[in-house]
Amino acid sequence: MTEKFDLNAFLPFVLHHTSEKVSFGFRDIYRDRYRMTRSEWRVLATLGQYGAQTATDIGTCTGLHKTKVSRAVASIEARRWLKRQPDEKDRRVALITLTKQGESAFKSLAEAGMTYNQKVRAHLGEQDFKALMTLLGKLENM
Amino acid sequence: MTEKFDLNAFLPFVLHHTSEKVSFGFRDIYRDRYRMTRSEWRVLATLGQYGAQTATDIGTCTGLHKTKVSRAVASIEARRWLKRQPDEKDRRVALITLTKQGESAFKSLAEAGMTYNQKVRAHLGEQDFKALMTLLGKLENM
DNA sequence: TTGATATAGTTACAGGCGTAACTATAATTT
DNA sequence: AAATTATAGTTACGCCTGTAACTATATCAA
Repeated sequence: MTEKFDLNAFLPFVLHHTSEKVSFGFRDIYRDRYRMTRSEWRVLATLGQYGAQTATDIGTCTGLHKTKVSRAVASIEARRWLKRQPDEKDRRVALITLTKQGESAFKSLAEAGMTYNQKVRAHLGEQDFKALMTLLGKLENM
Repeated sequence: MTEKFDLNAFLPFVLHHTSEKVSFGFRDIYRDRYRMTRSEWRVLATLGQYGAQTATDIGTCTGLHKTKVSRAVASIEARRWLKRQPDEKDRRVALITLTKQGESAFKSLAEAGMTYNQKVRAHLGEQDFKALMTLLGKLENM
């Protein structure tokens, strides 16, 4: 028997669709508030959350390709939200740290992010939210 | 009490991350096989699934912005996978139909798509797959 | 030690994308 | 009927992105 193809039962489509919808709700915030791109927001977020990191570390935490990280870091550096400390031992590497301004932007967006996340959480209900996270995790290590 | 921001509990991030992973698994197929973009694949898919449609209809089914639809349609037309029949009644509109070649490409990709979807489904298990679809649906109408 | 290989990060180029402006046609209002 | 407004679809422009090539430094092997 040959099943018929159905876009609305096709996970890559449905998942991407929902993901965009959820992402855009928050993107509006960091875009309107600071004119940031998604990569920039992610870099800011990891630096804020984990503290000083190398570019490679940031890539690992965010899942961003190193060119995206490179450009995002350069762009955030241009607003003076971060500084690079060259590593004495390995001069290919630099440790990246948020400045006061960077910290403050992070705090502002992290606050908004938690509020947004909470909104979604409330919409789904605690149980379903947890279930969703678990299912996504299961997909992650496929 | 002030909760700390955690990227890995932040749904927009997690969802997008998983979505990319799942999408890319299939993208490799239509990209390597036909050098298609995601928009093009979506347009092909709706045309294959629903038959003749206007550009606006395609946008509705796929969630693609009209400029994306326009460009994707033009690009697919260039490979002679679709034809446009101008509407006699309303000359702003054209009905878009797949050619034989378009149909055959659709069949090939739909086949691969169903196989891929099945693989994901098997990984999650039938129950979890259904649960995930339901949860995504719930997010959709937020 | 020197030559080969690996790694950190940047840059160049081409292509896709979003926004807004545009063309053409249709529908509505006056 | 003429003027206004709405709709279908395309195009222009600048920005973001992916790929690959590149620079600089470090590591490994002979």
